[in-house]
Amino acid sequence: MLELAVLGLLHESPLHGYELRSRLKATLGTFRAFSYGSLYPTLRRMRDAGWIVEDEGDAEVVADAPVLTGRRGKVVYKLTADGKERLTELLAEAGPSAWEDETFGVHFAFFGQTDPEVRVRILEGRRTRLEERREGVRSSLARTRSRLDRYTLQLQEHGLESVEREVRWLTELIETERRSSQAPAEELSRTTPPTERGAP
Amino acid sequence: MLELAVLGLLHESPLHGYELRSRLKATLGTFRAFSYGSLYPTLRRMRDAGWIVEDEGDAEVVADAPVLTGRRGKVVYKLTADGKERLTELLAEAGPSAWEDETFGVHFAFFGQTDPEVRVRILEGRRTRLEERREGVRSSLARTRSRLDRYTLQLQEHGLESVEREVRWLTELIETERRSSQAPAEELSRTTPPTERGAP
DNA sequence: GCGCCGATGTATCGCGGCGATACATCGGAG
DNA sequence: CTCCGATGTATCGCCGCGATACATCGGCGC
Repeated sequence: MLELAVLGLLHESPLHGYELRSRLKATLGTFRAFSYGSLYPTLRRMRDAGWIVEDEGDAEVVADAPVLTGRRGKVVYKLTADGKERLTELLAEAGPSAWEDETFGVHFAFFGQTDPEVRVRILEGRRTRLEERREGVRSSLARTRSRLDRYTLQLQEHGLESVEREVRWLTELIETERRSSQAPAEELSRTTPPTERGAP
Repeated sequence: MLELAVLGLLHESPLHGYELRSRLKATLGTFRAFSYGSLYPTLRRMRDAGWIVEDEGDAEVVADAPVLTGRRGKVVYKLTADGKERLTELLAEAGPSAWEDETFGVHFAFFGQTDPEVRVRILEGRRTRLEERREGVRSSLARTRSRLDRYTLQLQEHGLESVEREVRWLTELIETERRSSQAPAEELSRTTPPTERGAP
């Protein structure tokens, strides 16, 4: 989980803990935090496993984009060859471990480094997962609606709508992926393709 | 957290572990699971604290609504006087502990047993919390949008929309609460038919 | 010239919760 | 008559969170 996130980020550039954490927040956004309380232990585990190495001393070229501190980093983490391999391995996974609640967001965040076919399979797996949940909630709601307290009902319905929204989102993403893989790499990198929804 | 949920459920009627878990799922819906791995330890803690007692043997009158097994429950948990007090205490809390991510859903689920004023304060606190987060995401997005990978961006925007949706939902709820507290207890309980408990 | 503050930076601890797992019993379908 | 899925109780290891503790640096006001 965090492991994948760290590998993915370090693959872009070496970072030290603090920046790693900032990137985590910026990348995963609303979806997950990842406090130091899990970051540092994970880093240690990964170091022991040999996926990353700690580089002390100069961190002169740490940051590329904004002003940022730049110099004076203490411990800079970077990927090893084994780490890259491990990352590839994790990014290739297209099973439940990639589309469960906690994991999906992280996998999605690194779709840019993921094989297109795997992307689609993960998106579909996720959607199926959510459709199952949706049906569960729906039938539970149908069975118990009358017995439910006003607020409980409200909560249920809000949850149901959230899931429905998520499913719609995924469907759109899947369609986009499909279109991209059909068309050769032309106008793909547009953030939102202006192309019409396509005649069915 | 789980503690509040358990107290809230047991306040309605005594239950055993398995049913407690089902209700938890039905009540909290999509929002949270609460596996046995946390339920049983919590029950033990609560028993040790004196909020609940274990009742073994007959569970004849456990369930009221559906057919259900009814008889043969093994360990039935019920609230003590202290437990009721503790519940009241928890339901009266209107601070951050009531509107953070993990807690809000549970508090909301038991709004039916919560003081109207507290309800509004929690809803507002929650909304403020989410508005802060929304602004955070927005500015982060504004700063980094151009540098962001296609998928990361997608994730950010989806997250942002989720938060916005949540805020809208809360605003609606708050308005409803306000209207209800102005009007005397007349047509408040639209969702649940007024006092139909025994006349089908 | 100095002190304070917020951002940067590294790190640990306790604990709440999850998923997996292990059993055991019961009613009903085949 | 047997097997299966629902009911039922319970534990274990791991993950991640929030709080907390420090330490340094640059810039701000005074």
